[in-house]
Amino acid sequence: MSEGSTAKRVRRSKAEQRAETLEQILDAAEYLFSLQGLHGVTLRDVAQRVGVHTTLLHYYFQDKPTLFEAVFARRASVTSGRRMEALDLYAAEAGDKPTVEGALHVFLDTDLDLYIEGGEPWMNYAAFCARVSNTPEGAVLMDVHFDPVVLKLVSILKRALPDTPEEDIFWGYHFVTGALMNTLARSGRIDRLSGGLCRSNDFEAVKKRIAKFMAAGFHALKD
Amino acid sequence: MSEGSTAKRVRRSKAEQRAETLEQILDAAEYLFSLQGLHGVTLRDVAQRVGVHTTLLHYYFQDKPTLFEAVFARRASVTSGRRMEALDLYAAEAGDKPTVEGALHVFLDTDLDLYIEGGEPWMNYAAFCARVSNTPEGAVLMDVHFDPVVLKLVSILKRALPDTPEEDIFWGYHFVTGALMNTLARSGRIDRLSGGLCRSNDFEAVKKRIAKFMAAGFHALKD
DNA sequence: ATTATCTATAGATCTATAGATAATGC
DNA sequence: ATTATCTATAGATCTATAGATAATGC
Repeated sequence: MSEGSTAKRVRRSKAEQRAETLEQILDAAEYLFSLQGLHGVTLRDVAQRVGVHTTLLHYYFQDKPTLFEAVFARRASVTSGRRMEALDLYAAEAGDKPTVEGALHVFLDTDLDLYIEGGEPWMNYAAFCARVSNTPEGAVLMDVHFDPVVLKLVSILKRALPDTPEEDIFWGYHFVTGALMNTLARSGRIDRLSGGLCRSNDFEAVKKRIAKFMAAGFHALKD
Repeated sequence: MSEGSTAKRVRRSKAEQRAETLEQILDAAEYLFSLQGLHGVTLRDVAQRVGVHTTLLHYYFQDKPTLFEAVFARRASVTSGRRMEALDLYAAEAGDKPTVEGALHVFLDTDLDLYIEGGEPWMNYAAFCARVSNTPEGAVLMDVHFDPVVLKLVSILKRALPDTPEEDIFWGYHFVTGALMNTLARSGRIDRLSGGLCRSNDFEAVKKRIAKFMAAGFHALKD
């Protein structure tokens, strides 16, 4: 016996096994939390989806909130890191002539590309994040993981809009992130509202429009 | 005994008593649901906040989801109706020359004014709605209660932007509602991000900027 | 008489812990 | 020997129903 034909009991090292199980748990939790939120999902739901016993979740995670935060943190560092790099690169390239649209393209497209290219797990994470962002406790998680990138974006926007009051720039960002989160949520509402003309999961369509749309908004605030 | 001095046991008719208790239950549920969502709130939490026994909630409402929908519906008709009227009036006044900014001002300001003038209960409802809008099941409630107003707005925007593809107008609305919902959510994030420069509950500040900002966005989509 | 409110309780979960078992690791 | 996984279970809730009590209504 051992590996091969049955394809079921491939012998894995403990480290591998641990890593695989952890990822499966996080994927399942991510999916379920994205639909029902922290309180709408039981550890049993998650365990069943993975096909393990509930108590195993306690072996890997202290409790439910800890699991929730782990789901948030896993991909937050990826998107935050990528966007930070991309913004740094853009700031260097643009020198003292950055544009609002340029900065927004980098900030938004880099994020949207992750979901577009990342398949189902990343799409689940998108909805998970949107849900988190909308609540008082969730917003604190956003602070912890995303403040640096957002403040980086804001600093570039300030240079692109030297005559715009700082307050306006923050409100502009508030609008941008609202539009982005509404996209990530994929509630299905725009599909039905538009009679099928637009689709919630068509992030390409959003990517094509959002930076230009929002950049014009920032410029309009000056007037 | 009876009315007066103690101010506690004012004699009320059954109809009054029913109406008062119902409103108290809805207010308490609205507040709690706005913070924790359907699954994060127990009927006991609601009952305790009202100061009645849990089972009384079952006397007035069939079950928890029914209570949740009642909370949603109570004020939805108010804001939907008001905005519908205001949009009809605007459409009549503007004749065949409506503007994007004009229509958005009516649609958004009429809503924001309700929260600004309605005090705490309306502010709780705002957060409640934002939370609902962000989820697949919640979005269906939005459809039921808000499709008519939104489609009215869209029809005016179409006349204001005859050369813009319908698809773009729907995506534009998607961005607008995202920004609005992010406002209604009052997550506190913009407060901390801006170092106190902006405040989540400053709906006046949003009202001052959002229509102009979004109108410019719509116009930019044509280019 | 009717309706608002409370008492008592069944039945179902849910979280989290203690301790057993079955794998992998040297 | 160590670590991954499961069994058994305590203790706490939570929803929802049945039936009692205390008000208001004529």
